[in-house]
Amino acid sequence: MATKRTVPNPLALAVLALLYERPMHPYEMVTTMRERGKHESVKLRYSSLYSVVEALERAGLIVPRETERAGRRPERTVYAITEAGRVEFLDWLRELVRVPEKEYPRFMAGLSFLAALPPSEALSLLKERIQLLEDRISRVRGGLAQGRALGVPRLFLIEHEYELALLETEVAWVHALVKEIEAGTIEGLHLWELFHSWTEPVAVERSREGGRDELR
Amino acid sequence: MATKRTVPNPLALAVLALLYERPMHPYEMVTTMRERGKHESVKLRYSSLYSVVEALERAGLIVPRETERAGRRPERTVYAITEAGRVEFLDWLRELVRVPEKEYPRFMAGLSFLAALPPSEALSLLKERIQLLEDRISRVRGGLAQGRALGVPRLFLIEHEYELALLETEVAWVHALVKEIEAGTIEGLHLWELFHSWTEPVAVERSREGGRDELR
DNA sequence: TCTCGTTTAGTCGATATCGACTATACAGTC
DNA sequence: GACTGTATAGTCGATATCGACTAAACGAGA
Repeated sequence: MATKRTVPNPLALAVLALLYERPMHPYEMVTTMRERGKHESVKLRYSSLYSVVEALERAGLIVPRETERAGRRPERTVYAITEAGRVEFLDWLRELVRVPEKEYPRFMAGLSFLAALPPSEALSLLKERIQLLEDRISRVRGGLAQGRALGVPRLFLIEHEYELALLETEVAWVHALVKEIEAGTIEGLHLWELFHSWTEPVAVERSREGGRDELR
Repeated sequence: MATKRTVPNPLALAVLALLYERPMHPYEMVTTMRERGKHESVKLRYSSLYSVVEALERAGLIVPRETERAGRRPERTVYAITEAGRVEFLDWLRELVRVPEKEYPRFMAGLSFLAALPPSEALSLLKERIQLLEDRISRVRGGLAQGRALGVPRLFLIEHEYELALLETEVAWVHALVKEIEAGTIEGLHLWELFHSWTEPVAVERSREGGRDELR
């Protein structure tokens, strides 16, 4: 099981990583993450960033260094990592690399209830998904190519290669599923069709009355 | 982009799915989900369930039907889905099946900062991950086999096949990464080693003093 | 020099989430 | 017939999260 982190949001890991390099103010963290494409691997919201930074400070993992003022811009607090912060960063990172965490992808939730859709509809939705997945794949590929063109070593783009591998697996898997549904080789298909051939119209009828009844 | 759902927790989808079949009280939803293995695809916490059920009721997607009392047990509220609930369920489900959502797997976050660990350590952590992934794979396989043995049609276990495909891709990908690091064919490796060969001992030294300084 | 869009830099409040805690009933067993 | 563990059925408070909103500074063009 994953250790409970003092600041659980993975954005905190990114903040620690950035401050490991050098002190920074929050806004600079955002721009740096964007420049390096790290906002693709760690969810970055402004509001979360500021609360994460506050929490890290409370926990003594980072400390405010100075408050600068560039021109007549509002002042910015520059933060630095502490020794405790370095320890937490490395410990967390090791765990993330070593231990596969149980996750709940949205598509898995969708698949869980796939049988609630009539087979023909499921089929066309899955086909549309393939198209959308391919679009995403080419965008990730594009990002990788651009990074390489800029001379970024592969080591620093490795997470996008991982993402690509997952997306490619998904597209192939969905493709295979589509083929199986079309070929009728998926076990339970007959029941699935039969079920929807009755309940579809009936359910719609009943649900209208039912809806009324239930809402009063 | 994903539509904002009135009750965003995917557990709400599961609740709607269950009530689509028949009215139930919350505790029964938990046991039913467990029996069917749906707690592997949708994160199920007691406390979340109750707040989700409340929110669904406020939104008019479900309604309390009756409060039963089995024996002298505390009373339980049985809920039923409304027409609005059926609409929301199907709409949400269609979207989940059709549109790939951007997600942030923990491992991707870890990989983003892999270079912060010395290569030799990264290597051994990745090797441990392979082992742990294989353990998880055999557990998922076991679950699938058990489901089939109980006569559950594949259609209702499809999400586990998806999970398996992702896990297998990950294990293969990590394996390939390990090989590349070992072979030294990963671009940036030389710099990576060089960097850690200085900064490792220095960083530890400096960070001790540094930590003091920063903490006062 | 006016103004308008963009970049810089955040704040705030409403919700969502989750772990820890509570409490009764029943089944088995000594 | 007392005792204990497990299944049943939740509650509550502390945090976390996120979208919507704010607001100054600056550059470019009219």
